[in-house]
Amino acid sequence: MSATKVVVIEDEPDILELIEYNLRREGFEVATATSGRSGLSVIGREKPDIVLLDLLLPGLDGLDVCRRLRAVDSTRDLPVIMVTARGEESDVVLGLGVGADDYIHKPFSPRELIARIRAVLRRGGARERDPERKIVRGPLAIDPVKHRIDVEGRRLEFTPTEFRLLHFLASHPGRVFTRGQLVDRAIGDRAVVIDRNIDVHIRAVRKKLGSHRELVETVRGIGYRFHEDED
Amino acid sequence: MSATKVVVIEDEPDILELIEYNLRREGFEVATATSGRSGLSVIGREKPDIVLLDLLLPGLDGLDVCRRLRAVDSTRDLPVIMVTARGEESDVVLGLGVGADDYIHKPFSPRELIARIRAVLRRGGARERDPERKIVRGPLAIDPVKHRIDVEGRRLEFTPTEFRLLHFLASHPGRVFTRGQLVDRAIGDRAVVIDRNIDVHIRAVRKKLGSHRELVETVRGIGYRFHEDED
DNA sequence: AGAGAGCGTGAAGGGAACGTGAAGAAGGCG
DNA sequence: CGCCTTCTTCACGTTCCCTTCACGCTCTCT
Repeated sequence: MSATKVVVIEDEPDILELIEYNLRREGFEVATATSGRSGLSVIGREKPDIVLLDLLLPGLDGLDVCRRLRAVDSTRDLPVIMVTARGEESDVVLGLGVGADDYIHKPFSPRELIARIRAVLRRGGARERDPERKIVRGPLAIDPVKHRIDVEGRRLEFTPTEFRLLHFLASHPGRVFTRGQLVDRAIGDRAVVIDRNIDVHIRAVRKKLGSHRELVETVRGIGYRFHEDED
Repeated sequence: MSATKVVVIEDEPDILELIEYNLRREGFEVATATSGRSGLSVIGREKPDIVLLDLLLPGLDGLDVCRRLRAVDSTRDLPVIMVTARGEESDVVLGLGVGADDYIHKPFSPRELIARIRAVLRRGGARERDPERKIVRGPLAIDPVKHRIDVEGRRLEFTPTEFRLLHFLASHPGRVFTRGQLVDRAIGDRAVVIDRNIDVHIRAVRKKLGSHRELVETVRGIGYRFHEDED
């Protein structure tokens, strides 16, 4: 199997060089771009396994690039990690909203960056597309067909919304979702709903999970995430 | 043993040709249709082993076709793989589908498609149900041939619709079905029927089951389910 | 340390989903 | 044609769930 190929789109030369150096040292193939528009063409040419995308770019910014990637079949499932300046949490929310898979704040350590990349790639490989498939995560077993959730073999009762919420989160362990995304997935396109409504449902789910409530993690300022096993 | 026969219903000629080419290369026999209505007649004529069904079709869409297949004895157990565009995913998750055996999202790789087909056929072989076979679930004994249902050895009288409903539910213990699915399976594709009609039939069945009425469980927000023994 | 934002928690109102009774519609059979 | 069984629809009552809000705590930034 050939090396994993990464495209890095970043307009500050120093940071770009730093990232490139560290990725190569870890055995990744790297191609780079310094603007959104050139980034898209590099992606088209190189067909990378994953993209590192700075949010602040001249011309097309990171959000635009991400949107365009998601709009085209050939890059729809291409994993994207966006790089943001610290404190720009609202940007993170926007980025997740347009389909980014993960985010990392500047300044970051090379080790952290590598870990994120590997985590996202691992998830992507195990990406599950069959909505009727059973999901097993640690002590949790979800059977969508039977509409049943077991924790350590014991059956638990969930309301419809709680069920959809937990099922969706558990389908994408380690991935952060904003409240808005969770509303779309678990509640649907009904009347406009206050985002914080999700908090209440999360609470109900955690309560029923009892000692395993930590499976559902809070990401302060962003949203919620299902626990991902480290290995 | 002759080759496995696949009917592909897909309205985009390019995609249809792509699928057909790949299936033939893998040794499948292929018949095609480009609309829901013609698809049904092709299925009737070809008697395939499995159907690939696009969700978006002119006239009768994929859901309609699937419903009709499920409403007729001769195609009730015919495996169906639904092909959906991305973004329709949530519909599938929320709606539990209409009885498709698997889903595949566009764009998909030929290899993935072949794998899905083989997986469904393998499952289907193991899941094959003889519609004339007696079913015994706890105190309940159903004989489809004699059209008889006994509870604890005592014979009960059911109307035709009640019989089909209970027989179908008991054939898939633990599995949840929406009202729409139950209408398709127990009532057929007659005139459009209000979904909540099912509630009334469920009530009649429960009444006749007497103390065993709990065999038919309500899954709030979804539909109904036949009780499954814990293990 | 203080201020402000983000989140957890408890409780209450409104509303959706289901059960139930009954009556009209459809079809079969004499 | 008329009776009977069965299917379907509707209205109403009840239960449970969803949603909202207020308050207090925790965390973060200055």
